[in-house]
Amino acid sequence: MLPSMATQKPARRSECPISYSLDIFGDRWTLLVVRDLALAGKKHFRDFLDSDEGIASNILADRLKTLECFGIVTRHPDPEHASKVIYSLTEKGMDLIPALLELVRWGAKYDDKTPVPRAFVQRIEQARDQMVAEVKASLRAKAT
Amino acid sequence: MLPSMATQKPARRSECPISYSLDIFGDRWTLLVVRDLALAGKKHFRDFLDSDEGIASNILADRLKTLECFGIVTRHPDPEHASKVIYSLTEKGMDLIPALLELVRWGAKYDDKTPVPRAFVQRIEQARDQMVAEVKASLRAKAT
DNA sequence: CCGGATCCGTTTCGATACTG
DNA sequence: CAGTATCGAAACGGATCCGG
Repeated sequence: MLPSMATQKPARRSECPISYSLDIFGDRWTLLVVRDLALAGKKHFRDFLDSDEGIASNILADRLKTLECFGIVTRHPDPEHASKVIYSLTEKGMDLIPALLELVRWGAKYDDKTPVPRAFVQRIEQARDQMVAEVKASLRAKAT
Repeated sequence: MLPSMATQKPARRSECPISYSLDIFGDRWTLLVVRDLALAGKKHFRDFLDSDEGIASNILADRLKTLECFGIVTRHPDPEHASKVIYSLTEKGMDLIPALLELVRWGAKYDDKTPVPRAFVQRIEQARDQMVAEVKASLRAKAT
């Protein structure tokens, strides 16, 4: 019996090579994880577990793995806490920020259950490019 | 036996009132349907069935129903073909166009399997607001 | 404690066949 | 042509356990 891939746990939807770019976000959690990574300052496994909408740990681990596999997220050991891991967005991941902001804006406009500060929405509408740059800059600053 | 809700077919994820706005797009197809409605000129049930990535008819029916339920899509009989139905975006649906364009741009940048004309991407980057207005206008023109 | 894997019942998906 | 019925397959997700 070949030792090759027999025991590997298939990541999700038959490994990384998904053809369609929007397919990556074709599930309930992936987009939320990216959003919280980009806009909510979350970086530890536990951050996502605790809040969000109550994602299960196995699902979270799977999504993070998939995102890493696609080059949207990177994993690093936390230099301050030996047993922690820091998740952060790659450049590819940060390039999703414009789309995320537009979705947040849309959600804030039509979904009253999503509490988004009015000032935040106004900035998206009036100075989006600048805002994108700022969010990116702050993410990069944190990364170093 | 109470005739109340015993025989009702639950639409999807326990009826319309989904709390989280991004939840609506938390599946493989919804976002693609909206995209094709907005940018690919599709309007008949068959249009989505035929191309796209091969969505099953029951899934398509379900997603369209959900989108209608959320006020993103409307259904109208086709005045020219008695047995056809025209699906179109509401204002709420059209308000997703900025987000869609950003996602398309992202996909075009990082996913070489999604063939998007370079000129299209450049317009998104250089004249996005104007482009949004044009797409909306053309959708409204078709609707009347 | 922390990230994450395993188990396993439940829900949802989706290919096919079918109906008005 | 728009949509539904069926039913096996896949994904989800809660509880629990594990190595560091």
